[in-house]
Amino acid sequence: MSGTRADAGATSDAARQEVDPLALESQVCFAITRASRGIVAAYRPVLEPLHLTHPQYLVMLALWQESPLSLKELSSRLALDPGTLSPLVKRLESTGYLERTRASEDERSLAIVLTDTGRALRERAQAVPGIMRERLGMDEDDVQALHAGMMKVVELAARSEQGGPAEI
Amino acid sequence: MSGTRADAGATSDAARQEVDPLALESQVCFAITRASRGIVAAYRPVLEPLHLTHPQYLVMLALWQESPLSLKELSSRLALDPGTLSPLVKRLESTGYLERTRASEDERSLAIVLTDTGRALRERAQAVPGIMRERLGMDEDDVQALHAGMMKVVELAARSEQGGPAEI
DNA sequence: CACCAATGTTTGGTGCACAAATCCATTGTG
DNA sequence: CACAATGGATTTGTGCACCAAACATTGGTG
Repeated sequence: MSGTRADAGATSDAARQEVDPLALESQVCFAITRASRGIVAAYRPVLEPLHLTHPQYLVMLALWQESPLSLKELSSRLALDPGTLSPLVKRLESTGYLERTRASEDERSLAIVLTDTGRALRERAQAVPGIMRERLGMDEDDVQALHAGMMKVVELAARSEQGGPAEI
Repeated sequence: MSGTRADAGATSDAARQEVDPLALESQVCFAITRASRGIVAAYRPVLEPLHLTHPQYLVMLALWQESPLSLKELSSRLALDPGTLSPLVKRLESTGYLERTRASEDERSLAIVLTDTGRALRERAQAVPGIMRERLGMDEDDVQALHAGMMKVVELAARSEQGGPAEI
């Protein structure tokens, strides 16, 4: 790492004149989607013994923090479409980690609650973050820095939501 | 039981003792998938006038760099499964940006070539990187730094591919 | 009380993404 | 030449992910 931007001064004119702005390798969007797919792929063998996919793991994390959750609340915490979560939660129900009941005070909304099995799974899941840090070869500080950077990107992307269809 | 690994060395002891390692908000994997989805979402309104989805845009970038490409080559450059690309490329053919012919010297492999329309699209696409930088409010250095960080994550994730199913 | 708007969930449609199985042209090897 | 083995592409199956439309329950309001 260690920024080599020593002689950053004035864009080092000649240096970057040949760069194609449409070059695939230089696209941040490509790098970030690859990184995301790579991380999810790295989780796969670790989550597999728990019978969880990565998005399912995130749902379980949310439920371990607070258990009766509505679909809407879950959707907002995970920043995922309700239409995405609905079948996903059903799959988690069919593997036995949660139950989908209706909230007594408002029959419109779901009350998604952990089963005993789902609650018990948390013990085994405790090991996941450590295993992943080790597998990826990151220390606590790397994790912190990466997390901060990603949250900044999330922020930027969210802020840019306003812009309607661009005219090109 | 002995889990809590005490106040290990330089972990700023008291400061982070209450942190739940399974807290959703602290998961890097969550941050990175959110960031990725956010970025792709930010591209959507910009690519829509070009009738391209984000993965399709990446395919076009690859083809603008080198035009007759086989599916295998494309798959390796984009780090995407051939099974993912096959239908995607067909969709790009049906929108008229490319043609899928067979390589004359080896009838097994595809020769994916740009059509005139596909080649012409590059002109309009020139504007995309600038528009996106502006929409996201990033300057050239931000982009460089983010790109470098993501490539490092790609690297780490790729390196960790070895590890078989973890036993938890 | 009946109707209407708001809220939460579900459904349908399109498009990734990966893994495994299949198909087919090519390239050995006997 | 015949016949395996290989290698590239496609298909199939499962599971996200988003959008828009349909649906149902609530909660007003005339």
